[in-house]
Amino acid sequence: MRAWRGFVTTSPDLMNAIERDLGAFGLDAGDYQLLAMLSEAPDHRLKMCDLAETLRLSRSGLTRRMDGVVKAKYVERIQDKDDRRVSFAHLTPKGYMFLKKIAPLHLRDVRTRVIDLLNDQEIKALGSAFAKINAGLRSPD
Amino acid sequence: MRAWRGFVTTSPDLMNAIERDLGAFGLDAGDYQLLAMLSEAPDHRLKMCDLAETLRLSRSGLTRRMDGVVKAKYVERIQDKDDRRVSFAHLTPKGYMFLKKIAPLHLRDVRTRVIDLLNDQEIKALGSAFAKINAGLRSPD
DNA sequence: TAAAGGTAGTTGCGCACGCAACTACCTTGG
DNA sequence: CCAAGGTAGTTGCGTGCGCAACTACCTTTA
Repeated sequence: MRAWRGFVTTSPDLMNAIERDLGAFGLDAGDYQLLAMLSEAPDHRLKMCDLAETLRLSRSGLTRRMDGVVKAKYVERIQDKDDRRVSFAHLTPKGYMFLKKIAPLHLRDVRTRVIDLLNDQEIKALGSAFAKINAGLRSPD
Repeated sequence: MRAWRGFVTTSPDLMNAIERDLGAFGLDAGDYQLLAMLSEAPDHRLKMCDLAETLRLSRSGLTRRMDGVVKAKYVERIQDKDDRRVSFAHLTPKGYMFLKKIAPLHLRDVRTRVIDLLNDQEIKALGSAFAKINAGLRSPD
């Protein structure tokens, strides 16, 4: 119960702090996650649909979020030739360069705010705990 | 790093699931937290100001959230006699009865989605991890 | 005690999001 | 082959939130 309380109260604070850290580089957590997901995808591109799911966004939410990073020239929309319903989000070279620059700074912030404060046992427990919770969310529902 | 990934991806899903669970009882997570904080406060009342802080809301956010639970007659606004700037949020008997009814159901959901999936060691680690992270967020900033 | 500054709560505004409806486009079954 | 139904992305609308400005009210200081 103490663990749950800690989670409920601390995780918004933590997310806000991380968001503030990212704000210093001119973007928010949602945009960072978007760029990060694309940078890890083959060819630096993903179907809008799949991207929305990995980002925990609705399709409409992703459409709007894309508007921002597209206008910033970090990402471009590409139509699929075979299935003309689908679009891809494609990380531009500019977007990739930008992410390469800020990712280490972001990871440093994550480390100082989280990882460095915990011992190995706590980190391992966190990893396995979230894996189990995630599995629980997907199986029975 | 796996722990961080798990946290970032799983905690929104978990919160959404808990929120859906609460939705079955006709309220959202924010309202539940508000009622829960009041129910634990002496006299079932808290200064708006303090309540906003514990709920991780801005003052304006709390004002608007209060509108909802006040209209539902779960909470009432009370003016302080000594300092006429301050208002208290006060849990009504109706609000208290309502919370008493749904709290066990909510806690059951939390248990099945989180606690029951983890072993003692993981739960303890979660508790201490969030305590440390929380301390880190408050001390240096 | 009057002026300056701080604090509590509310309101105007803008933003990000989800839902539902819409369009455009496959896909499947008769 | 064509109609019925499903899927991808966008748009209209409503909601919840934070920030900044505002009002009302202490509090401090000279």
